[in-house]
Amino acid sequence: MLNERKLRILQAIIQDYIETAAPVGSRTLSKRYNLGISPATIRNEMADLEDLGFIIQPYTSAGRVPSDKGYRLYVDQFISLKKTKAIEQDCLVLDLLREIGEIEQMLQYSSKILSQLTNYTAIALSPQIKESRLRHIQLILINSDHLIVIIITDKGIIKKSVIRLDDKIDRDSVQVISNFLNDKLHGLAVKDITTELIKTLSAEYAHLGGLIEKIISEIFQSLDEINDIDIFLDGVMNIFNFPEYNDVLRARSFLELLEKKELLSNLITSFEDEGLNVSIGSENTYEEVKDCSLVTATYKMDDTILGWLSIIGPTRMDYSTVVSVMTQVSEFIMELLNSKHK
Amino acid sequence: MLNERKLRILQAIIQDYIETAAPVGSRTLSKRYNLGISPATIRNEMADLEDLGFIIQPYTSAGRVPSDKGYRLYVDQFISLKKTKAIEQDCLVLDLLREIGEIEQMLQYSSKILSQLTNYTAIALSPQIKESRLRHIQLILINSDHLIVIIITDKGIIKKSVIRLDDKIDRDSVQVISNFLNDKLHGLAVKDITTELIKTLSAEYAHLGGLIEKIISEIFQSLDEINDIDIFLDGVMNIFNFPEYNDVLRARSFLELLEKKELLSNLITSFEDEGLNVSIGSENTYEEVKDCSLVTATYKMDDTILGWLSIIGPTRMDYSTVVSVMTQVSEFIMELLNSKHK
DNA sequence: ATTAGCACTCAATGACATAGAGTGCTAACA
DNA sequence: TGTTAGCACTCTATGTCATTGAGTGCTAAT
Repeated sequence: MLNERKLRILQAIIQDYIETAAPVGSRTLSKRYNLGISPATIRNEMADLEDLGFIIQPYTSAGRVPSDKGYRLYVDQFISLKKTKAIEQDCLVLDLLREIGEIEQMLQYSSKILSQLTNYTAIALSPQIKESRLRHIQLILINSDHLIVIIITDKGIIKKSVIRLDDKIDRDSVQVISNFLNDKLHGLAVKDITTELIKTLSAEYAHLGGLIEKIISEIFQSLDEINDIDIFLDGVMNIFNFPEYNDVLRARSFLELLEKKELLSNLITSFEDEGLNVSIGSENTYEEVKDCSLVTATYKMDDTILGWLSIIGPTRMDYSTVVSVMTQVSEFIMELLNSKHK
Repeated sequence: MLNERKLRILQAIIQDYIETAAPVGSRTLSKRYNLGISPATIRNEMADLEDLGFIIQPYTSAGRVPSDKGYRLYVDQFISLKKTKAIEQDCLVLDLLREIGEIEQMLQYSSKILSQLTNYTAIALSPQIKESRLRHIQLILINSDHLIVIIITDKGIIKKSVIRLDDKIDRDSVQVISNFLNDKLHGLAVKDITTELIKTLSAEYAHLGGLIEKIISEIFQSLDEINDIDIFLDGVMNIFNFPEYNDVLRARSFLELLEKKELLSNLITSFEDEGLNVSIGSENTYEEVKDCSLVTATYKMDDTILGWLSIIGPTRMDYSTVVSVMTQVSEFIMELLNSKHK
């Protein structure tokens, strides 16, 4: 497709542009990288690279800037899976993760690590609670008409919610309901706990009386209201370090994007590949992210995807570092998760 | 201090500036507000107002801009406690609050309402957990070496945390510990549950064996690690609607301020006044907020302050609306809190 | 005490020239 | 035939300068 030399030049352009954020000219290129050819020759090759769509000239007589297609080639050719630059001293940082019991905290901390190591914005998605199976449901009576419901799933997610009851209830009834629910719902996927199920069940527990039936229905309702996926962000303000976001409008739209939890979650969960996924600018489906790149990894347990880790930043991203950091962090997380639950 | 006319002019300047964000000139003033005097007279008065430090001329031959001192006078003179502009149709919005059981959700939703009604950024601080008293502590065994600890305080705060145990434990021991803890700690302020207390207690429960002692110590430790105050933000990106934040640097430093949870919490908890507090620009102690204003209200139960609600924005803030909305929302919240816990 | 009139100030705006980085093309060269 | 030096050309960025206009302060008249 491209001869060795063109590839080398493209690589140099991209590396330089990633570093400097300024259009790269032929003279700069020949001075900084010993390509062994003159600026004039480089110019000819650059003209070809532009024809092929790998680089773009912002205006006549300016240097060249990589296109999304260019980045794509660069990532495919030069990044691959070679784990360069192991994060050594930072393993100390990772070790702190070991101490964390809750998966939510772990994800929050992971995204902190990711953003600190890469200087971009990190996103972590929790496992989908509705896809997980109920391991335990606990009811705690706070006072005669308030109940805390705690749900623990097989994937280690813990959710609590408070229910205000229309009717008073005593401790014994709570115990009855608690036993009943654990008995009937244990092992069920949360998404399968529907109003239809309630009806089926209600036949069986009719003997427990109408009050209890009512309370169970309230519990179901609160189940339905919890977030399916929690999103953890860190390093949001990192974008201000990049000149592409010196424009208030761009900064604003980036930051507003990060507030659209649903969009983010749809975007990121669409990367279901094995291992790592790099998605560059216009390759993204959503308009809001067409000038951003994402490097996304899944974390799994027993070969099923639990959740996602992602780095988002400008298309002028240091893909090499990000891919390397992401690979290592996500592998570490997975190791941790799987060792915990054995 | 100031004659009626000067006051009236100052008011007009501030109102105009709040609306337009542009320095206000004498001609504009005489045209837009029927002050009954000519621009020349206004100019003389404005010169006086400037000498007194209530308004500032950004440069010779520009219009006038209110100073922090000017805003202060304006707020003291014209805002007071007259509840203008009741949020009527929005009471529907408030009604949604009634449905929320958990205080955390309630605060999150309150800050959403506040930011939507005012178009500024809203902050809500949860009650300080360490100042509250333990009402109930619940232990849930997930598996043989993971324990969930749930704490419920008298102020309705619920916190959970997961503890990984170094040693295995069975259900019966958990029950023993649970009973023991509830027995000994019920009614104690969380801040008083210290390592010293552990030692005192350990003498009493020595008969329960070393394992249990160890576990209790782990529980204490996890108590110590929870956040004392949770901070809920909403409407963060609202600042982009104000021309003062069209400058990337200012926008950045504002947004970064909002990430400094500790600073925010110290700043806001310092307003312990009865009712509402308006803090304007340079009146704030922290450097980071010297070009912002805050309108802060406390919410209480039985005459003790539980937490805070606050609106933060540029000193050119629509104090009138903000104070009005804040008064109403905070009163609503308090009503709600106190009715729930009766 | 108020106001009309006027000279003055200064930011904002736009027109214009200049500098400089970089290109594409041509012709010479190995 | 591929490579390169040389050169004219392009276009942004930067700086200068004049113009405009909103607004002021001062003075003198009312």
